[in-house]
Amino acid sequence: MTNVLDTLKERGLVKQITFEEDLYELLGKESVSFYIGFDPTADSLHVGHYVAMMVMAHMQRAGHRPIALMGGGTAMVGDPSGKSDMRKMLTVDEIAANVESIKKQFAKVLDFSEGKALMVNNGDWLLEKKYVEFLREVGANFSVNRMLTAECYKQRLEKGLSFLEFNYMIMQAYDFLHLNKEYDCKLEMGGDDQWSNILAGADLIRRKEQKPAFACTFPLLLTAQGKKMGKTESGALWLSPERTSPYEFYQYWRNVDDADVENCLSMLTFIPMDEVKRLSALKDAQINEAKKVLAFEVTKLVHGEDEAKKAEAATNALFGGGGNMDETPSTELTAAEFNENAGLLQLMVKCGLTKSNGEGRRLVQQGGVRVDDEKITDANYVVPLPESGELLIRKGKKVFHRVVIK
RNA sequence: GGAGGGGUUCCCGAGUGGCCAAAGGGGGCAGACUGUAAAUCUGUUGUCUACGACUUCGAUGGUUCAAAUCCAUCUCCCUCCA
Repeated sequence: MTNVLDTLKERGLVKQITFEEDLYELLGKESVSFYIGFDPTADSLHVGHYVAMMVMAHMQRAGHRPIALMGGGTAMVGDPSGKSDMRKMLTVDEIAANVESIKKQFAKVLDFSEGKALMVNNGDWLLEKKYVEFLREVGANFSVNRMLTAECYKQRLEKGLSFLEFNYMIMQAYDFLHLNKEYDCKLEMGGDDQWSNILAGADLIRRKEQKPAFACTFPLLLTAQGKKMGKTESGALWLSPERTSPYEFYQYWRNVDDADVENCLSMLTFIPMDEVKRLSALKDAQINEAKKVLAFEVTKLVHGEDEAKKAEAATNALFGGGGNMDETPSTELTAAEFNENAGLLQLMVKCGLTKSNGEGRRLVQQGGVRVDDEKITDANYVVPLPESGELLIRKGKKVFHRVVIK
């Protein structure tokens, strides 16, 4: 049986490791409990977290036990890593609600049956902790001098770092220690931006418990341009269908840069590596085949096979011509509602295609709008009530929207 | 606590009495070219019942024919000193 570390490395899911040889050996001989922390700062996870979920899934398939840690306690503080500004503080209620909705998303990728994976919330042990007790127990083991040299604080030292945030690292380190005692958790994984926080925890265990503890990070999902992946005009690319529809999600991956195809296939899907290599080696227009596979596979993992098929069908109908349009994003209007908003500009706003009439006006004047495949250039165009009961508005080349009369 | 500097449109950043809906860049959107890619070029980027009108420059009041620009108070941020 292959060592999971080899699998992860092969797929580009390893960035830095401590005591690599020891860890390799450990993972090869026993089932290891490991954890990854997620801060519940929103009610849904996004693509950044998805990489972490894939890592956990690979580990679980190899027989190890993932612990998904919800940062109900640490979210109260806010991680300064990679942020140039201080985060907004969330209320206790907001955090609790976020934890609830995120839990469901994990179940899609991980198997929680029979204790094969655990989910814990660090609020359970951090929030009731006494300050002085904590300082004596944990704080004594940290050197401020060393903490300040950590990469994650460096840029913040120039812009300002509050004492609140400075404590984040210590709290996260304590989490690892706690899980080590409670669940024999020996490894903490995370995005590479978490490296210093993770090290702090592993060091703490080694120092206080005299036991081995490991850290392993995976690279952040970046585009070939070095930008964070998963940004859309409306913000992040979310995993919940309420925030990002499966169709939109599918389209995102269908449209990635050629240069990013290989990375995405290996990091975000379970497709065997030789197939990944074959697909990403395709040239010119052919690489679109690889993008179709990528989009389908990722959508399937996140939203399920049915939704992936629907998204694919909608795409074929729109871009391939003909076919079933049922899955195209749409808005239902009564005939009365339609007549009230029959002006093309109003109709587009009603469908969420544009934010204002002004935006729509520009779009129309620049030739970016088609109604039922007919280019409209008159901003005052009034759309006639369609006899067929529906019509298709197209904004630019890629955005399609159906209007259905109830 | 003391001294100084600052909050401008999605972001960065010009503007210090009328010519300012506000330079420039980034980002976004659209057009051309393409492969639903990238790069490039062009246009556009406050709102509206749109050749005109209305609302914006941290907040509230004031001076003025006229304020993003001047004054007062408040508020938030940054730097230096303690």
